[in-house]
Amino acid sequence: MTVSITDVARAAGVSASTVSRALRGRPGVSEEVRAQIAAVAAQLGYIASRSASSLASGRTYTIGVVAPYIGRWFFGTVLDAAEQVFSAAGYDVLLYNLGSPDARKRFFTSLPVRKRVDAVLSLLIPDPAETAALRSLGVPLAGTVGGARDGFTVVGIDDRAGAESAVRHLVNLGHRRIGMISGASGPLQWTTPIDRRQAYLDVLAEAGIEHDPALEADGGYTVEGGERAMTALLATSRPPTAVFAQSDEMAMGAMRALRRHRLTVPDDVSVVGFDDHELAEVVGLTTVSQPVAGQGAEAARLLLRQLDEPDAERPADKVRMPIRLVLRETTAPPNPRGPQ
Amino acid sequence: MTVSITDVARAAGVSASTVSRALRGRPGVSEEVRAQIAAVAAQLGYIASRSASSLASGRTYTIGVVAPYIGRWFFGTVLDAAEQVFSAAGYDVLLYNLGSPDARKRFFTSLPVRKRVDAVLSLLIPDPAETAALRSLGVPLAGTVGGARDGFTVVGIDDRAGAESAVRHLVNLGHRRIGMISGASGPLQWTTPIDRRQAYLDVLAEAGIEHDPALEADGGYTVEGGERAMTALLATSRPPTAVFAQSDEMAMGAMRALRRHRLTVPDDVSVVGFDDHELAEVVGLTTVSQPVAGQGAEAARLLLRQLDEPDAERPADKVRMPIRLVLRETTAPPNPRGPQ
DNA sequence: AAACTGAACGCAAACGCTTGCGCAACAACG
DNA sequence: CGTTGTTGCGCAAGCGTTTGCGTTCAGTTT
Repeated sequence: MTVSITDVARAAGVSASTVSRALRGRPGVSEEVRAQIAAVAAQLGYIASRSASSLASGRTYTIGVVAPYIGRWFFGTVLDAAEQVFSAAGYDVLLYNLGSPDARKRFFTSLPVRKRVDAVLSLLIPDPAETAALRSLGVPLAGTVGGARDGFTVVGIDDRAGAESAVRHLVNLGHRRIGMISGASGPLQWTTPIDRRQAYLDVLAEAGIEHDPALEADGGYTVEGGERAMTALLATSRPPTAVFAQSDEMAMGAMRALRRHRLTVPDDVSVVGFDDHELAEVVGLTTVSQPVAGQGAEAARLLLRQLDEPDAERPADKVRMPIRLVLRETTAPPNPRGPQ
Repeated sequence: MTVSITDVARAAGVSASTVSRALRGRPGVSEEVRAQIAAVAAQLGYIASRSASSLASGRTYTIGVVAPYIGRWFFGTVLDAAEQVFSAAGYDVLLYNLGSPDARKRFFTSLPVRKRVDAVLSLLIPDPAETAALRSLGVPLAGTVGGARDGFTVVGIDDRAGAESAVRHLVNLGHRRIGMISGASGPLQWTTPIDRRQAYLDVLAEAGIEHDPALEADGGYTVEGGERAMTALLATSRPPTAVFAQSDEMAMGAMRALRRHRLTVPDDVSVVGFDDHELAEVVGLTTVSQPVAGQGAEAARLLLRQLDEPDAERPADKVRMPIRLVLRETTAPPNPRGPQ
């Protein structure tokens, strides 16, 4: 049916071993024979069977990527960038979309990547048991987003610094009542919400502003959650004049809530987000920009490097990408008349 | 190192063949032996090698998914849904992100999925040569989005009907100067822009409105393109009082352009989009909603069905998902004073 | 009681490649 | 002109499964 390596060997008048070596650029084949084999292979349309070659060699030329919600902008963008790097290097990517808890459980118990991948890139934070499962694969591991894990090369950003710049911006504009829309950390050691919150507290303290727990609300990192959180903040006795949302999605939800309350941004309330979502510019959202695609690409590159030089020293187990506060139209000095 | 099928066989006191049959639920194994083997396998942590089993059986239990920009909301969402269906059915997915032309060329020339997948789902429209390449794989094929292709099971929506409902809505509101922001079809037989445009023309004609070519602008299906297109429309001698954007991204770009021109939506200009992007609700965009995730899931299901019953008659080569006009806040009757 | 069933299981041959090793052939050396 | 290297290539043994076929054995049939 399909042409196999022995077909090529026969047609080229050599042995299968020579074809194998020739096509993969291994030494032990003269240049002329190599060229001849390449020509024959091309003419026959020969493509090596991956299963056979990985069975024989142990190498799969495949990377496993596990990610939570790939439909969401952040993860989709990271995945997109990582995939480009992998495929440019000749690797295929096996995608595991672990958004739902049972998909996640299914993955970690049956571990379908075993013996199928040369490395895995994780876009989610595995818990200790999951980490152990991944490590048991015996392949290089890398991840994006915060949360240091043993055996992982992780690339992320300085969440503290980013959040500090956002909150400090609000302080510098003269705001004193600054709310925060955060996301619970949940059961996992996903440190981002914690770090961003700490930065918020630090900046308030450094500005001599007393922290008011009533100004914090949980937005669960979704648009709807952000809307609910903002609504809750507006219902307090003294609503904030500015809010720092830990993600752009939540910021957009907050803006929606404000609009529903007939409040204008930034005249009544300033809003600053985090991420620099592709649509942040569209809605004029001031936010702290992080290189999302950049993180995916960088993590992918680091993984490939580990594959190329397995015993090379790993200089940085944790690389931090730059962040930058992007000023747009949703922040302004507090309105002297106060909200509404 | 890792435990193989012979290890399990030895531990269970049976042959490897029996282990293989037992674990895969094949007949020819008594229930007690099967249970015993299952227990031993679980206890040893045995997981069959995919490469070996697919080499031997020809089955890979893997689906290839080729998609253009997986970072974009639409494709990310489709992919997300499809992946869930596949993985729930025990299939892995090999992802090929073919956004850039050379990634695309690379894919279709080296065809890395050959002998690696049991089926392929295409989220892009392959040109004739690419279609031939895919067909040469000899596996079931399915695709989303319009464009009928031989050998493909395709699921999509009725673009004409959707666009008609959007434009008709504007007409019913009383608009007579209705612009359209479209996207060029490009070299591929991507019929969506064509269909949506035809619907626009049809509705205008049916309403007795003369078509003005100056009211059409190309937005390339991106936010920036939509902004440029709207800017161009506003620069004409008689700007439209309403615009139909062929995608929500372009609609958002248009809204941004309008805001920059200090025009308000919908008082000065009405805007209606297409897709029901996850953020359409956030910006209050009136749009025609299509089941994006639904299309991905449905295409995946149809593919699995073909895999299960290879020679079943395929009742519908082309399935159409329902659409629905969602009224929000960006459309209103024309302002009697006219724009600006 | 002989012959015939299935059912349950083992044997061994694929599947298509990779790779350590061996063996020519030939060049370069003392 | 023997020796020692190189270089280029073929042999054959895997890699871990699946599966067609053969064997055994308990349980029907005549």
